[in-house]
Amino acid sequence: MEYINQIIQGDCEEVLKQFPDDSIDLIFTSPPYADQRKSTYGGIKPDDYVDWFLPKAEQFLRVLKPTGTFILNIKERVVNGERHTYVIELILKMRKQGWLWTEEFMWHKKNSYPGKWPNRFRDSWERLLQFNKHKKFNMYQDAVMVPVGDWAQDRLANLSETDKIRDESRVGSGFGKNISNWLGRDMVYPNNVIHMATECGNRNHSAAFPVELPSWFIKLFTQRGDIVLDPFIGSGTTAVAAIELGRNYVGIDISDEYYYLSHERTSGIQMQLLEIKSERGTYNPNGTAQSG
Amino acid sequence: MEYINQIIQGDCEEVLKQFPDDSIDLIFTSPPYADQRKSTYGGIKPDDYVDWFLPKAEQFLRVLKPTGTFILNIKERVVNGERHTYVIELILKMRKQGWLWTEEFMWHKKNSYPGKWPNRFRDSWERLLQFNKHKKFNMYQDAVMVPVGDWAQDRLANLSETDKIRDESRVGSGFGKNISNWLGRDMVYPNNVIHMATECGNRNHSAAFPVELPSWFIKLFTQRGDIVLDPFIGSGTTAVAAIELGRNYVGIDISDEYYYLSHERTSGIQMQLLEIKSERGTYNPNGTAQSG
DNA sequence: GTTCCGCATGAATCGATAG
DNA sequence: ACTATCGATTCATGCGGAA
Repeated sequence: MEYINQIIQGDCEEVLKQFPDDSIDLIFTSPPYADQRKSTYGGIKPDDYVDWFLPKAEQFLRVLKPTGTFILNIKERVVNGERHTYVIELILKMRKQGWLWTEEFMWHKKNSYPGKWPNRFRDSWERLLQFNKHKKFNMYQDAVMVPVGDWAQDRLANLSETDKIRDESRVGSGFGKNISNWLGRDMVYPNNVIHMATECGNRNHSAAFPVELPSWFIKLFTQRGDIVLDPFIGSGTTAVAAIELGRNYVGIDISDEYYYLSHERTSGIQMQLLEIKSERGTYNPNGTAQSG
Repeated sequence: MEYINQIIQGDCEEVLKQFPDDSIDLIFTSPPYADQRKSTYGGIKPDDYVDWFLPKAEQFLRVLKPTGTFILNIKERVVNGERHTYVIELILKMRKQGWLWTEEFMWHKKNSYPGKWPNRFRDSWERLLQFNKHKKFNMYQDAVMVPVGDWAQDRLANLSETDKIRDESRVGSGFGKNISNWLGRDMVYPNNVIHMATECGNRNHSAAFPVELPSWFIKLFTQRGDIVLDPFIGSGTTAVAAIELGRNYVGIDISDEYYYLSHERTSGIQMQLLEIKSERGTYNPNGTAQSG
């Protein structure tokens, strides 16, 4: 399994054909959205989107473990004043491929793109479609419990990237800084609505989604040592989340620009973790209640 | 037009056949959800749901004005561990009927029904599908503006406790009380995510939506004097919202129990408004910037 | 060392203009 | 007529510099 913890450059459909069946625990990805403009990266026309995606989904289905989960972050574009139907058509076609459409999580993007139009408001949510191979799949609900009330989510949002990594390694709860504040509070299970802001301030890399988004699903659907695949890795955010949580990752991207960027980011993160390790003796990133 | 401001008992498909073309400004409804158990009110089996709904949708399309809007509150059930596909199939079929699928709003239900399952979290959101007859339709965006985020939050922090309690709509949708009276300026347009709690305290009827939900769409898509139709009026919430905002309503329900309940509610509301009118001289329920 | 304010920056969409 | 490009519109966020 020499592809483990690598960023691979290429078309995920072709690259994955080299992978064995039933070998991935979680696929988390945010493929390029349909776009009218041909020239841009990933510019697939809305009408062609389903046919473009389906053969890739077939490979995802093959390499996923029977207990694994596929989370697809996607949103339909407006075409001629209407929401295009490629996403819901994709759901129907993927079910015919053999996927189970288990759930649809909602990502509420508080800082959505601004703008004003005579006939619509700003689009502030995206779909996180959950697909599975079988009705029984691995789910570690305790790993994503939250305190009663939502005061803590605001806290977390204000931390820097390095702070989060350090504290992740220190307390091993997956919740980040100031874990003492969380102790003694009543914890409850979350629901299927996820509130997170998009990442907009980062100079070096512009990620479409915040690292907390893959983190949440990685904690929910995998344990330490499991393998997380992102076939459209982009700037590497999914891999960063996996590394921080002590999971193995596989990232694929067709763009060499994104390949180098994600490669650089994952290397950087791994360096930071090594430094923490040498500082503190043992490094024990965790995210679940299980002991490694 | 003797059906104006009436609750009508009957199957909306049949009742609406008596209505003229192009006569309704807004259709807002939350039809009975698909249900496995036939015995319950509105228990349509998920597999039969699309065929059950489509002929009704055809009547909706006929009676709606060309500038009008149809808002459909719906959510798919879980069947055999999967989200059923009747909602997305309905969207595709309604487009073939001639509807435009303009937008999908998200209703985030803050206090969703409690419960715990091994393979899913609580369902805390519902779809509000917007359909139109034409690309150009009436939309009064100014009627639903909300206080700007940072500005309002800083001010809110300095308010007294009682003032804070009065503010029900801080999170972003502008539903609660007269926020505009004391925040005044710095209003922004909302987005397509609606935060609202479900109605919990109602004893007579089952889990319904809060009156703020139809209110928001009535303000957004109609002016005073326009006609709002709810073909599955249930306990009458849509009619109550229309009356409060000075719009005309038409309510239809097949259940005589709901017929009497909604009839009673609308009569009560109208009595209250008459009393207010006589007390204050003129009654001017607001919601839009337009003068009636 | 905090807090505060200013500023650039987005998974966007519409309508007009140009080929 | 049909498609490609461009400007205008708009607001939550996180960063950096200043008080």
